[in-house]
Order: sequence, then C-alpha cells, then structure tokens
Amino acid sequence: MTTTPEKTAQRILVVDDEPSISELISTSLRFVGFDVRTAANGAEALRVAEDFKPHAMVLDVMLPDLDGFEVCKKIRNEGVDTGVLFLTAKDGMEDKVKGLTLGGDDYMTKPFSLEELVARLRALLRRTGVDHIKIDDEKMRFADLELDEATHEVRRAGQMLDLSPTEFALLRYLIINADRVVSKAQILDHVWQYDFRGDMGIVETYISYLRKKVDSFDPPLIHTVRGVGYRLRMPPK
Amino acid sequence: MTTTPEKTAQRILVVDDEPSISELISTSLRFVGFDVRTAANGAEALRVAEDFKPHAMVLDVMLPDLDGFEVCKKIRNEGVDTGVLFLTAKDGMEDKVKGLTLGGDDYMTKPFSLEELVARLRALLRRTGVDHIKIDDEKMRFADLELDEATHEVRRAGQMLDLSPTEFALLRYLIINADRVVSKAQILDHVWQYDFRGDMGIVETYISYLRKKVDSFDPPLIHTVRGVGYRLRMPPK
DNA sequence: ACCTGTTCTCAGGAAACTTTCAGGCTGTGA
DNA sequence: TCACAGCCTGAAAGTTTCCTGAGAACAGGT
Repeated sequence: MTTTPEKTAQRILVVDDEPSISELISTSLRFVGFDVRTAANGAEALRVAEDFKPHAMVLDVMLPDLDGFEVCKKIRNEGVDTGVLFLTAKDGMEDKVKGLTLGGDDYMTKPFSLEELVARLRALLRRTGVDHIKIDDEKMRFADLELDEATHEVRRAGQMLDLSPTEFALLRYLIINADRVVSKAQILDHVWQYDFRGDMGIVETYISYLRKKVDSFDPPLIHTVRGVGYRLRMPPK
Repeated sequence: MTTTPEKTAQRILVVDDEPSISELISTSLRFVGFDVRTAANGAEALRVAEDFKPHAMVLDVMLPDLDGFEVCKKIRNEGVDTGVLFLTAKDGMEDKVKGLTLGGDDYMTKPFSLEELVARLRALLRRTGVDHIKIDDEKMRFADLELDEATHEVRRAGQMLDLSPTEFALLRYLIINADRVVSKAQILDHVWQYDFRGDMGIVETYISYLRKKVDSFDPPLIHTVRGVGYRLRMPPK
C-alpha cells in the first residue's frame, strides 16, 4: 500500500486506564503513522482533547471516573468533532454500545487483534471523513495481488482466492508491510489477539497455508528471511 | 460528524427531549447524508425551524412544553413547508396520532428500527416532493431481485415473494449494501429495533428464512462470509 | 376467544477454521 | 561435510461458527 508518510498525520486519542493496553495500542498506532496521545481516565481525556483536537478516539467504555459515553458526549459538546472507536469487555456492556455504530462510530470487544483495530480505525476515519487528508480507498494492492476490505475478496492475477479470516488478516498485514521484513513476533502481535499465548509455530503454519493459496502462482511473493522473519516482495528478476 | 454540509443535502430537524434518542436519530440521519439539526423542546424547535427551514422533521409527540402537533401547526403557520414524521410511545396515544396524521405526514411508534426510520423519511420527502432535489425512485434492484418500498412487494425473476416485515427489512438492508460484507452486528443494529436485547442468533435464523424464500432460485445471492458476516452478490461466473 | 402469521429462543449437528505437534527438509557456520 | 537450528508441512485434535428445525410467545384480525 506504500502508505506514504502523510503530511498531516491524523490525530488519535487513546483512552484506557490499563497502561499495558494503552501502550500496546498507542505504539501500534504510531507505528502505522498516526499522531497519538493517551489519557488514563475521563477527566484527563477531556483535558487532552481540548487542545489536541483528535480526529478520532479509541475509548474504553469502562473508565475509573466517567464512563466512555460521558466522555464522548462531553468532548463533542466542547465542539471537538471526532469519531469514536469504543472498546468494551466481552460482557453485557456490548448491548449498550450497539446503538452507536450507527452514527459512524464503531466498537470492538476485548481482546482484539491490532490489525483489526487499525483497520476499523481507518474505516471510521474514512466515514467521518477528514477529507483534506487523502484516504486510501478500500482496496489494497501489491503486485498482482488485490485485497478488498469491503467485500473481503482477495485476488491474485485477477483470480479470486478463498481465504479464512486469519489468512486474510495475515495477508493484509504482509501487504501493509510490503517490502519490509516482519518478524514472527510482530506478526503474532498484530494479527492475533493480543492475549494469544501460543507459540510462533502457528505463524509458520499460516504462512504455509497462505503460500498454498497465494503463491501457487508465479512469481512467489512471500519470502522467508531466515532467522528474521518474512517479507512480501517481487523477486528481483 | 463532520458531514461537510452538502450543497443539496436535505435538511431534517429532529425534535425529541430524550438526548439519547435524539442523538441516535441524528447521527443515523447524518450518516446517510442528511443535514440535521436538533431541538429538545417545542420552543427551541420553533426557533431553529425559522432559519433552518427543514424539508422534514422527526418530531416526538410528547414534548415537555408544547405537544408535537402544536409545534407542527405553528411552524407551518410560519410558512415553513415541511413534512413531519411523528414519533410516539407505544401506548394509547397511537390512535390520536393516527387521526391527526393527514396529508403526506407519517408516524412511527418507539422503539423503531433505524432503517425503517430512514426509509419512511425518504418516502415522506418523496411525497411532500421537494422536486428540485433528485430523489431515488421507489424500487431497489439487485440482479433479478426487485424490492418495492411503496408497495412492500418483492420479486425474484419476476415472481412475487411473500416476505414478513422483518424479512423485508433484512433484504432491504442487504440490497442497500449489495456486494459489501455486513456483519451480524451491523444487521442487528440497522434492521432490528434499537432497543433489541437479543443475541445474533436471530440474524442467522432470518437469513435462513430469507434463503428459503429468495434463494430457492438460481443462482443463490446471499452468501455467508465465515467469521465476518453476510454478503449479497452474484456468484463469480 | 380462536386462529394465523410472525417473532424469537434454543439446541443438535455439520462444516469451517484454528491450533498443536512431529517428522522431514534446508541453509549456515564450524 | 556435518550438525543443528530454523523452517516447512501434513495430519489430527480442538474449537468456533453457522445452519436449521421445532416450538414457545406474541400480535392482529375475525
């Protein structure tokens, strides 16, 4: 996708009281090019939002002081026009959040995968339209590979491939990082849910699956960099 | 949310004293492209209407100061020519509303589904005819499927199908989002009433019903995308 | 009150997907 | 060239998701 470093990085405010989660999210978002700031509670969020004027927020529903909805409402009342991606534990809370997905906001239940988070956040920004910033359309491409978020279709050389959800997420991650080497640990962190406690063998397994489907064509695009990780690229001719 | 004030967006005034409802409605309407303003009571509604000149209003019958009919009457006396979609709780009121809802106006009882609200509002605008604004016609199509908003009739390959209201709404939602994957959560949010507390199993059930009726033909159009949602599409040839 | 069509819950089973594991292969450094 | 760590891949077990039938609950009309 060659995400050229945007002139005006989009500003994201991350609000979560668990430092580990908060940090996990913010480093990921920075990594993919957002301008991130964090807050650990509602009051701080309000303060930060005031002059940071985020384009979007990642907002835990359950905060020590206010709840996420309050925070959201207050910030908007302050005139900050921002989309919100709510985070919620996988419990009853889900219901409460549902209605909000209509306005263009969105929500995810914990635990989630970081890829998923980024994908949703991008979709959200696209909808809530900060239109002076160039937003990539829903299709990602690399070489003769084409991956469509909206339809979940993947093609190679025009031919449709049938991928499972995990395969899809893995390929998306590779495309995002096209031409760069990504380690198995990175892949695990971004494609799997953040609390996954399995071994990295599973990445190998999925790379193998992907190769069978994606690289049954010529030339192969998924390359192993021994001792380091994997890399998506055109082979030098 | 941003929604850069479109040149020709139709203006809707939402009047409801419950902020949560008001917000739910207005964000939804903005999301589908209307230019929305809100008011929390009759007096404010009059004030806003005066210079906003809405093409239509969504108006709660029960307001803290005036009742919805009064508001409606006064606004029209001011010379603002606007259709009205009344909202009413599901109680005795219904009959009264029915009687008073003449002309091109319409009403719905709470809770409603947001898709329904949008559909009705569009129908209303069509009737009260702001005809310099281009309006989509009442029939939606996808492949050999044909769905008529006005008559609530559905055909596949020219043959009439008999769908229940929920089935109809679900199919409409799928057609609106033809070719894109929609998650069960999205479906639930848009097709079911906003306070529905059930689980997503019901979506599966209704998809199953729809398939029996709609996809007893060839080719099947309703496809499941495992782990993601459903998608209406022509199968690849 | 009764019938009818509709909505919703539930549970079994089928299928798809994920994860683990182990044996074999390969590249690299000694 | 050998040995070994790193990698690949098939197979099987484990888990999740989806489909569908059956029936309870409900509403509207007669």
